[in-house]
Amino acid sequence: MQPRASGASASLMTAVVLRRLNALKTLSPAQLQRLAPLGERTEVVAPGAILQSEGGAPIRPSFILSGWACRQRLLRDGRRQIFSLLIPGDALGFHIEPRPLSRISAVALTKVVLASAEPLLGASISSGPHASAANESGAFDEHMRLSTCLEDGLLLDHVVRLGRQTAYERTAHLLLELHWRWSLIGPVDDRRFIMPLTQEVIADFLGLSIVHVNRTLQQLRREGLIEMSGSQVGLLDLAQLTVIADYQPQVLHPTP
Amino acid sequence: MQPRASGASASLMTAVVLRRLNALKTLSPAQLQRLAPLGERTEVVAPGAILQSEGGAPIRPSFILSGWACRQRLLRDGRRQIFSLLIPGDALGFHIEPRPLSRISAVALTKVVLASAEPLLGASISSGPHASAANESGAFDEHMRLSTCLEDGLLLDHVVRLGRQTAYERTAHLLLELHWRWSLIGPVDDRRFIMPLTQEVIADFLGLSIVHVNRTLQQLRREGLIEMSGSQVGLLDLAQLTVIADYQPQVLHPTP
DNA sequence: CGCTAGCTTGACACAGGTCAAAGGCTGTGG
DNA sequence: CCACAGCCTTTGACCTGTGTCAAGCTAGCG
Repeated sequence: MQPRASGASASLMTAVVLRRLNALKTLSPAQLQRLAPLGERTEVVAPGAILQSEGGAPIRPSFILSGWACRQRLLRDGRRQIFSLLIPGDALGFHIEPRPLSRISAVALTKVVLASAEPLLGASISSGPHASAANESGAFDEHMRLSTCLEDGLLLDHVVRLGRQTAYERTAHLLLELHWRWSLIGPVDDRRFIMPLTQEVIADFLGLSIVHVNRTLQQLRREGLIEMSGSQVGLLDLAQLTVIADYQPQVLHPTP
Repeated sequence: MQPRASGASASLMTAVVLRRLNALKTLSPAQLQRLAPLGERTEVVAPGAILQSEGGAPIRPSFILSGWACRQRLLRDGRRQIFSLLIPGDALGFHIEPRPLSRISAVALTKVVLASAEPLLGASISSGPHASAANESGAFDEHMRLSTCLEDGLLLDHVVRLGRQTAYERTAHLLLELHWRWSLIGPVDDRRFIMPLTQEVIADFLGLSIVHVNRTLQQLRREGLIEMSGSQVGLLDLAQLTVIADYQPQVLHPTP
């Protein structure tokens, strides 16, 4: 799946997290320094593994260094709805407050490498009389707040997709969203990126059947809008896809 | 719409807010006292009025004393998706942090009476050295946090509804949700409550067409599961509706 | 008392689901 | 190095849930 993901050095993989945090809000030198030990404590999780179950113990705060995961809920009869797709750079287990989305069950979709986020939490917790000083010197409250807002914003887009868009529009929208998110964690090479998702996962995310996802992707390919080979996707006509999906990238709210 | 809503005294209407807050977390005597002046500054809004537009100025913190509103987004071509329905007792305009859902456009669906929530904010804002004392004496941070969590939880249910449930299931689910929320703000008399929504609004909430909402409601009536007359709904078979909708009421997380 | 907004109905179209089977890949073990 | 197993993708045939269009109907309201 991830080409030589396991071979990549930890520092190379943590770069993803740095870029992601930096995209939300510029990292200060002090913060960069605090992030140095990030790749030291990592954990590898097998595909299909449950990172967190609904109502169960929350996962420890961590970042995805590589691999994909999702948040999901199952209906009694086995139908599954995926709420969000988690890609490298995304955070998991930050329960700043027990917001419902972060208590939903989370599952690894591929092999996932997690980095513990302990180094970031130190400062946030010690919010004593020197709280503001701690902030200056490297706390990440604001970054995690923005990250939460981003995820919530994506969830709102998801509601619109599911409620008011056709399969064709939904699929285009999803691809644009992933393309945009991918651009947060690194330059996207020629509008191509890796999407190691089975059509079943895409179906459970977009509220469609597997077969119909297959046909919709084919249609997009046939029309020259996208290109797929293996788990690599290429968006050949961003402009038209954007029109089809009525896509508007998330706005990252800076603090007023 | 609301039977003699305009005739009800302000104190009678604010009782709804008290019950709602109290349902989330028991109100202390000090807090009750702080809430006394709640009905003093009210504002009446006409149906269809825009309470807040997406990306526009946020509405001042307030509670709905009577009437219904919704949060929604429009697509370029006019399609509408409603994210949440707001009923009496619900809060609006509490941007504890700029969470995306509270920046979405909000619209009055009926005549709405709002009560300014200024009295509650006083304490929250003055979070100086005596912050904890202020908390004791009447701040409502915890209540508003729980309220936010509740709304987010409902949004997650909404995603499942839209993505993985049939029209029939969605409709049953919505009715159960409203029934449950109604029970937070007062005893529900014989499983009957007021739902002053046009079928168009229900359609835009559930991601269906008006015509299909109409037929689905008829089916539920024909099968003796619900009863409707005017804007009053009666749930005749809670147990079966719950099975049909795979409904599980929200869990209100107390603070650990 | 006519108008308008909302509800209801019927006929029909079509997006999307279901079922079933045939092809790829890829990894694994003989 | 081949063969098998398992998972994914792809295809075709067919079905059905839901949308669309269009026309009455009802009832509150000016």
